[in-house]
Amino acid sequence: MRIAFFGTPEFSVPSLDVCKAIGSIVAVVTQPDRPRGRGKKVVFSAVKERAISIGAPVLQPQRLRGGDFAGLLRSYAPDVAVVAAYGRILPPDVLAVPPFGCVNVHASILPRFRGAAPVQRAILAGDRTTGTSLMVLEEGLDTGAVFARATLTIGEEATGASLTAALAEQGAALLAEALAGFVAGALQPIPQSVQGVVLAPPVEKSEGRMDFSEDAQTLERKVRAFQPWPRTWIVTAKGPIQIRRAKVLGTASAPVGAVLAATAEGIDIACGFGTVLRVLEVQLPGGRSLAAADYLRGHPLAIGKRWDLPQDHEKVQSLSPVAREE
RNA sequence: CGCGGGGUGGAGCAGCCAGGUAGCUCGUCGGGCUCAUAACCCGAAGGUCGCAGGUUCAAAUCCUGCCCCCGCAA
Repeated sequence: MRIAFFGTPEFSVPSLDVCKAIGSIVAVVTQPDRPRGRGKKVVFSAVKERAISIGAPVLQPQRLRGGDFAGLLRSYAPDVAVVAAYGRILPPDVLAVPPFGCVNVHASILPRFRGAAPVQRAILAGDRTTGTSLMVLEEGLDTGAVFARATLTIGEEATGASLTAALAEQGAALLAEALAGFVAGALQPIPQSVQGVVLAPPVEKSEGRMDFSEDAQTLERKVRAFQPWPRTWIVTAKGPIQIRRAKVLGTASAPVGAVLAATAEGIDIACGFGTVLRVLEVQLPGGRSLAAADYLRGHPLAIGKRWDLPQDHEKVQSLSPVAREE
């Protein structure tokens, strides 16, 4: 089986490995090298790194439309394409190249959470389970027929990072057991249900700004879902503070944002609807992550007072951690 | 050469801009008070101020180079 692989980040790598194991990789398509990270150095994508180490040809088209990428891909004569978090929508002429079609590894149980951020959206929604779906790509956004799926329990402590990693492994395992069957025609793709369709739009940075008027449970989910990006933070009079870990506590009646207690156990904050959030770990600009107890030593908090600044839409909304001057 | 923050006893911070005895909160150890305590009082130990040079009578502080950590941005 001649496989063309499309993928870019860490999530894609396990699937690439499986493709390598069960077939012959004729080409690996990944996003172009771009300056990234501190110092703005050009860094290869995780998939490119792995492709090089396994000796697979790497293609990094600037764009799939307009030029003749489909023609280039055809010259590699793939039987099937496997797409896992490539980062771009494949145009029809590219989808048409592999005789057996393009298979997508998607990190949710479709049709729930179609789109770019299925993992984060699943955590935010408070779902107890999620999973992986293998589907046949078509023009619509994650609308293709599904021929294999597996479910995964979302643990209480699951973060965007940990769940993404787990689903990457699961997706790869699913490929290992189902790809050959699909190509052989033994696994018939089943159209997605028209009910239960939920979209998972990309996460926006602004979603990470915490608003204590929301209920504690919603906030706690955000803290987990938005690791490692865009993270969750509040803005205080002294600057932004990232909230790295928190848990839902009982209830209390106090003004939103008020500090109810600040002990070695954590910092308890009154949230919306009478809920209480206990902040366990924070991170200051320039610093590493600190347990609440450590943070409090150098930054005493006044009990009863509001911790964060009231939301000031114009200015504060766009404020990111650290980007503050004053 | 993308932008910026940070590295000070075990922990978190202040001191640096306007060089001149190492500060604060907590922890640790000893003692005291108390029915008792994470409370309170008294005392003590513990620091090459990231590393290496330079300027100076004198450097945590000014200058140069390097190492490490962090956020933004992409």
